[in-house]
Amino acid sequence: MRKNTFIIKQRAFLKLYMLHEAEKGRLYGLQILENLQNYFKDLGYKPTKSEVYKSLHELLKDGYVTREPIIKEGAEMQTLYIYRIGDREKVKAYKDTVKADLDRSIALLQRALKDNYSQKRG
Amino acid sequence: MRKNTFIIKQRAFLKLYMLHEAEKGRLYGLQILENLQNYFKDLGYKPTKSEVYKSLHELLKDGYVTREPIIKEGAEMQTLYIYRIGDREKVKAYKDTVKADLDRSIALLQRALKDNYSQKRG
DNA sequence: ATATGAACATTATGTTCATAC
DNA sequence: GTATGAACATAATGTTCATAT
Repeated sequence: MRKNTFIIKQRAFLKLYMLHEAEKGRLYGLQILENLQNYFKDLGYKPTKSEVYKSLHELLKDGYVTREPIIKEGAEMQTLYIYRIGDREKVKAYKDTVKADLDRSIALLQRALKDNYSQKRG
Repeated sequence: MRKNTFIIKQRAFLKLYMLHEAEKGRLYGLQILENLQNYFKDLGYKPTKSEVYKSLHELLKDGYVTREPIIKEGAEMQTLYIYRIGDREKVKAYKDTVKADLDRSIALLQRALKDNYSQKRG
C-alpha cells in the first residue's frame, strides 16, 4: 500500500539518475556527483556528495547495481569504484514504481499551479 | 540568493492553498484540513493536521493572513478561528516567489521523466 | 589534492499528548 | 465529540570529520 506522502523524495530521484549512469557504465561516485551538479545547475539544484553516496550504497545493497574496484593509473594508486547495472528485470520493476511516483508528483504540482495561478475571469 | 535545494517543500505547497482558502474566507483550520484531504485523495496525498496548523501559524505570524475568533452557535460554545487574507501586496509578492519554486520543481521532475523514461530509438 | 565513507547536526514532517468547550 | 495547539519522535537531508592513496 502507498503511504499518504507528499511528493517524491530526493533520494528516489537521485537513484534514478544513478541507474542511468550505471547503464552507461564507466563512472565512479565523484564523477557522477560532478556530472549531476553540472547538469542541474541551470535549475538551481546541486546534489551533495553524501546523498549521492547514500543512493549508490542503497542501490548496491539492494542489488540494482554492482561495482568493481579500479586502481587509478599514475603515481596516486587511488582506489575507486565503477558502478554497473545489476539485475535488469529488478531494475525495470524498480523504475516502474519510481515513475508512478514521479507522475503523481508532477500532477500534484501542476494542480497547485492551476489552482493558484490561473487567471480568474469575469 | 537561492539555496541549492531540491524541490518545493510541503510547507510551501500547503501555504499556497491556505492563502487560497483565506481568500475565499469563512473557513477555519480543521475545515481547511478536511477540504484538502478530500481534494488530494485521488493523488494519494493526505496532509496532516500538524502541517496545516503550522502553515497557518506561519502565515499569520508573517502577516499574510489575519484571523478572527468565532463562537460556534449551539450548546458547545466552541471557539474557532476564521482566516482571512492579509496584506494583498505582500501576499502577491510571496506567491510570485512560490510560483518560481513550483515552476522549477516541475521542470526538474519532467527532466527526470524525459531522461529516464523516453523510448530509446534504434 | 582526489576518492570513499561514516559520524554528526539540522530540517522537515509525522504522531501523540494537553487544554478547552 | 470538535477544535486548537504544543510537545515529542522520526525521517530526510546537509555538513563535518576520518581514512587512504
